[in-house]
Amino acid sequence: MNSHAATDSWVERAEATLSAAGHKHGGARRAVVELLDSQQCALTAVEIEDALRGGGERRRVSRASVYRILDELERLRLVQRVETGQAMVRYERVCEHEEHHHHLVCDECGVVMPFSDKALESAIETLSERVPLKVSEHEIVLHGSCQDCAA
Amino acid sequence: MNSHAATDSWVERAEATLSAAGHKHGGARRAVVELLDSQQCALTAVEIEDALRGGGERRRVSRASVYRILDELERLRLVQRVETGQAMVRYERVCEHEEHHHHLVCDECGVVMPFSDKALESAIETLSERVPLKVSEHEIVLHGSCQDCAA
DNA sequence: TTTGATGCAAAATGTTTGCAAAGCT
DNA sequence: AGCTTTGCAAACATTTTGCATCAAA
Repeated sequence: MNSHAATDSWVERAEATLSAAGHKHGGARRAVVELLDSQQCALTAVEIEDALRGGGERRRVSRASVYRILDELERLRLVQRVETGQAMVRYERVCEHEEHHHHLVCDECGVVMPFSDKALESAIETLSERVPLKVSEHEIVLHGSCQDCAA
Repeated sequence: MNSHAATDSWVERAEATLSAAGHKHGGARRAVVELLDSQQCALTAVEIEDALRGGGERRRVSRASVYRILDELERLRLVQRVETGQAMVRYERVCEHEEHHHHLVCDECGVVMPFSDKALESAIETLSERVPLKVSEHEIVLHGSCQDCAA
């Protein structure tokens, strides 16, 4: 159901990290974690709520809980915020073994796509050292028109 | 009062662009434009409102007008939004002749600083061509701790 | 049984809009 | 005069919080 090897899946790391932080294993949080793990890119709180209401093996989770859970996951660095310049903040899982990626946003239809680029990452690494900030994270968003909208 | 030569100041370009777009020269908009021109980095709507309320040769501008003015300036590409991951969106003037810059955000005290980097810009230019988006803008934000907070 | 997790409703926050009065040209 | 601009207050949308209940350990 997801593309990760069982031995280092993000879900497992998330559950372990949550336990270590003194959390119980609640159903709502498990549902959110599993949903995030199945996604290729960032979701908003409302998208998460809607996806979970959808049914299947998923359970409904209240909006407030979605926000609380995302907040805690972010504090534990299991998810990261993605600011796309749209109304709502997006969240996606942080995978240690995967290639770090950034986002393309179509300002016309709102679609968000991931991309990654080695040269960009090294430029960031290099400049991070000469800047008056102890850099812990970086976020890059390219805006424009997607192929459908530009056509 | 600002660092630009009179002949190509951002204020003048802004006024001209606004006129060309069929706008009258209202006092509130002029005050916002002049304030933005005097800034080195991005401000929030509330910061703009507060700065203008401050007094001096400045006039008070209502919050709604600040948002409306910023919205129009953004549409005309005279200002750009800066998403810092803080609660409020920030806005700053777009200068054609100045070096394009990006932002450093201290997640502890919230201070926002500009930086620029040639290697980074060329990496962005290069990758913009191989990505499934007709890229019109890009935004880069580095998060971390500023020198005061890290100390 | 004790403590954290959750849902609901209300509140807080940032932004937008409707409308009437005022300002440009 | 005829249009845009502005301020005010109300509406809106997203996110957060208070509190009672429920569930995990």
